[in-house]
Amino acid sequence: MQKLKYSKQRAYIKEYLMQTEEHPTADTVYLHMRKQFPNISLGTVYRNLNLLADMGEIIKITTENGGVRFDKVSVPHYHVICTKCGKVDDLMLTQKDFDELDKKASKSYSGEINTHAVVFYGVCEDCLRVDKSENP
Amino acid sequence: MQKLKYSKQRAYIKEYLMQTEEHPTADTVYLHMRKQFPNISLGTVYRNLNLLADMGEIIKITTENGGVRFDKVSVPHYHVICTKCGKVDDLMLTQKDFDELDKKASKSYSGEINTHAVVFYGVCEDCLRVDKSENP
DNA sequence: CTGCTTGCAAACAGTTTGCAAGGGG
DNA sequence: CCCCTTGCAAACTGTTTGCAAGCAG
Repeated sequence: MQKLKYSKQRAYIKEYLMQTEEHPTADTVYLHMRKQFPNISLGTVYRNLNLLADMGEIIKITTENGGVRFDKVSVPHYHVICTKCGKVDDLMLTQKDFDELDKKASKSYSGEINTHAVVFYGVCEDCLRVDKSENP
Repeated sequence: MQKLKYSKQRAYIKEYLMQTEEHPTADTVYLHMRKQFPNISLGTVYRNLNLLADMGEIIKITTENGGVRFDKVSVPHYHVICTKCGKVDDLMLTQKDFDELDKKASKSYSGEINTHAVVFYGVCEDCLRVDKSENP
């Protein structure tokens, strides 16, 4: 592992991710960065997002429809992807539920289970509301 | 929804997926198809995999490292991705475990939960064996 | 100074799409 | 016959990479 040198860009990317409640795509991060660093390049954004993810300082979320999204590290939690609008919401379950799933899985698997990711699919509150007003 | 016309290619793609225990990528399917249809094009493979997935006759699995893989439809089950070799294994849990997770999630989410996908990360039996022989 | 980091542009991988020719209903 | 499906190649999207210049240590 190489040692990392400080960079304004990387610091700001991390700061943005830590502070936002969204789960932005690389492109969203890029757009946001340009407000502060008008000349920043997409390549730099990708490089830093990957560096931060490798260091475990942020999380990569791979969604079904292809896109990758990024999230701050925090309490273990799951994600709900809205099948209407694609938004990613957080969903908290207890640590117990979390561990239990790995334990159950280990019992029926011949290899070793280290962790897991759960993605729920559903319809977010906002889209539910729209649905209702369109088909009353 | 348009009506589908029979095609040898699509039938064979489905047959292959139904019968294999692997979770092939689009490219793997393509390579396999060429044995039977030497002139088949990648485009056709993609078109048919997507058609089959849209009709719900096969399943798309999105893995972390970017690739999409395909699986036959069968009893609800989960997947284990080996972090060493990238292989995707099946993992059976009970229907009860399956439903329970959605129910738990619904309780702490404001929208609607329809289904979920769980991906476990671990090390498959084969890689465990290699690990052991390299670091005894 | 040294070499990690940047902006830029070109390269890439995986997937989709427009088109004319082919074939099922 | 009609129009869905195919093979082919080009287009696209999201991501990575090579390079020379810039800047932190």
